[in-house]
Amino acid sequence: MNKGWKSGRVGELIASLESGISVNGVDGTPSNDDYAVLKVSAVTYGKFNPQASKKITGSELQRAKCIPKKGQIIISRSNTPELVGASCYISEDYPNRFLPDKLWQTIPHPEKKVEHKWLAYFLASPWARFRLSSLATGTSNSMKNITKSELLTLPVPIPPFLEQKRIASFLECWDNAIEKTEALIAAKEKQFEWLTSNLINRAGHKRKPTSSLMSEVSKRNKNSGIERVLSVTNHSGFVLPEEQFERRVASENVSNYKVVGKGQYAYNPSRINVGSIARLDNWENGILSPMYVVFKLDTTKVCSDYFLHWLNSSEARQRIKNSAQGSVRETVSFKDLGAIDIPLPAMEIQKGVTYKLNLAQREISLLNKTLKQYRIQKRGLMQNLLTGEWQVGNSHPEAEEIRKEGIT
DNA sequence: TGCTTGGATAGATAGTGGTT
DNA sequence: AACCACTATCTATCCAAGCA
Repeated sequence: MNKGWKSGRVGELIASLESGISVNGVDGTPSNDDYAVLKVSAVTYGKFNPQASKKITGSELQRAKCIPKKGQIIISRSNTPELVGASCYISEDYPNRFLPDKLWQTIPHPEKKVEHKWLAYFLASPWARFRLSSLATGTSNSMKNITKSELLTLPVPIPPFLEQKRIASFLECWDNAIEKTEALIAAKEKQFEWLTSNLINRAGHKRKPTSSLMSEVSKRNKNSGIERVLSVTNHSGFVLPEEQFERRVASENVSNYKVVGKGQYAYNPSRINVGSIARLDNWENGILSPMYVVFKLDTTKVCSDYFLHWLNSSEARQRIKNSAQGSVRETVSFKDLGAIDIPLPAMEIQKGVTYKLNLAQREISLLNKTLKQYRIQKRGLMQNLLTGEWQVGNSHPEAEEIRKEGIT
């Protein structure tokens, strides 16, 4: 262990750990001025959301204690397996919020100097998270609990106060980089929507019903030659059901299933209103439940990528949704879909639009990759810094270099 | 004895899909 | 159109042990 570091327990670093009251609360989102008790969901790793709370009244308000205050850490003692032990640093006072009995707050020690930001990072570190989640009891797979004594006796390598501050500010830099990247991605996504809208939907192109571009493909899996059963989900398009579910959910006999080939589109008529429609890109072929509609495009009239961009635009999604609402079961038949019209300029223009949109999309996916890298690197950094394997300081060129990368 | 605390569990709600 | 299967999330609520 590094010079000046001591091994200790979480309990030594704080005066006490207190939990709030057991209440029922009132449904409905409280305003910032209402007295309210936090929901357990207000705390996730590193993030505090005071909006996640319920209004309280009368007798409950009188019993209420434990107000989140600046400099404290709030910890989840009873939660789902993923979130049990989750904690966050409180950076301002919340005078009209109270803790429920399922959350703890740390009361800082009056004499000992401890940087609570550092402690919060420690509690959120991969190591501490792992320890806490393995200490959690509870046989049900939906709710786990941590006891007070287990948290208080959790071992922690304690650096000197100054080092605590350095570690905290270093990791804060990293968090900033992550936040900035997230914000940038959000902005780029907004821009992408705007671009789609302006290049396709509001560009004044002549519109044509999509039925003039699409033709249904109803090839059946006659001799059961294809075994790859696929589903179309609203968030990831084509997926293998076994990745989504434990078991394969298809029927025994798949000879009546519909065959879909690469580049073709498919949707489930009763799920399309929530966005379950996609183009098959990742596999050569696959089979789908007979209820699906499979279609292909006439690529002499429309560029497939252009069509896909249009299909993913908020305007097209809305129109599909509207067309579903007319029917009793909220389904969209192939005929219904064909009745929607698409702005369709000449092929050259379609290609130009597609080029621009693909470029913008690639930029977003690159930023997402970067973000993912940042998160992985932050995990590693936490591990190394909080255990004292690396020291933060001017003396450490490697750490300094990484810090610079994190900022830019 | 009555209140607090830790822990287990049921159930509401929402969502993903499917078959017949 | 009716119905089924399964997962995930969240939290109300109950119960027993601990404590003053």
